[in-house]
Amino acid sequence: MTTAASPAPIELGLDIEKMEKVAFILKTTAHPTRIAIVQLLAATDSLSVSDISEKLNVEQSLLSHHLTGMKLKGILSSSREGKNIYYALKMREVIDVIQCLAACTFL
Amino acid sequence: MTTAASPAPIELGLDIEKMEKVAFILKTTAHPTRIAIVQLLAATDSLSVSDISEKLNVEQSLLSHHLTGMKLKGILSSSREGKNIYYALKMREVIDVIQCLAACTFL
DNA sequence: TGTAAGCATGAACAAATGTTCATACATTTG
DNA sequence: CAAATGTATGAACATTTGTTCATGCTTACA
Repeated sequence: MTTAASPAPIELGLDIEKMEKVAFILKTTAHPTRIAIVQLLAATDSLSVSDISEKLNVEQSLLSHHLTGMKLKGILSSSREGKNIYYALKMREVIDVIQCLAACTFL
Repeated sequence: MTTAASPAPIELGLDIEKMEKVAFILKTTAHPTRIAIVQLLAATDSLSVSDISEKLNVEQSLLSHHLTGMKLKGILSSSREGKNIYYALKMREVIDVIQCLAACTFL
């Protein structure tokens, strides 16, 4: 069973470096609040911090930490507009990832 | 912009509970070694701990911790066969999730 | 210019994760 | 049954995340 002694190099879809990057993205997204943020921005295009704070019922400072983190990691983008700062989903691929799992029957 | 005062409840694809479950799966997968494990088992169907240990070059104990954790969380399954214990990918959806991100151009 | 609204930031702490090491358990074989 | 192989487990520790709180920065507006 399991082809005893395979001499050929293992055939993986991803090399080490890519795995680390994928892990990085997954980690950055793996949190209920952050998933909610992605979902929200996937549907709304762009929202201010206070918008998100209200809709998600998350305190300003904590939310800000999440948002700046996600921005730093390339998942979100932001732009100021008067007093407000609007966040948008930059890495839209994460939507698919979430949808992917959301479609699972066992959830 | 951003539809000032929407009175209707926010339309999200996932409810709180599902988000937590998705986050749970993502978290469980978000680690280079574990992603490698998934990739490996996605291609090979079933491997013993020592097989995986060699192929991934991860020390036995550490690998075991990862494996039992992933099993506990429903991602892998295992079955003994003599001295060996073979692990297999149970929640195959995670493959799609990883492929999904792996396809990203920016990785 | 001063005051308020909207966000960011940094320190401090709590909790979850990752890792190592030693050791225990199960199975096979002599 | 004793020894060897393959794997699990638990304690201890290091590191990373998550959270809170106080405070600072920026823009608008009186």
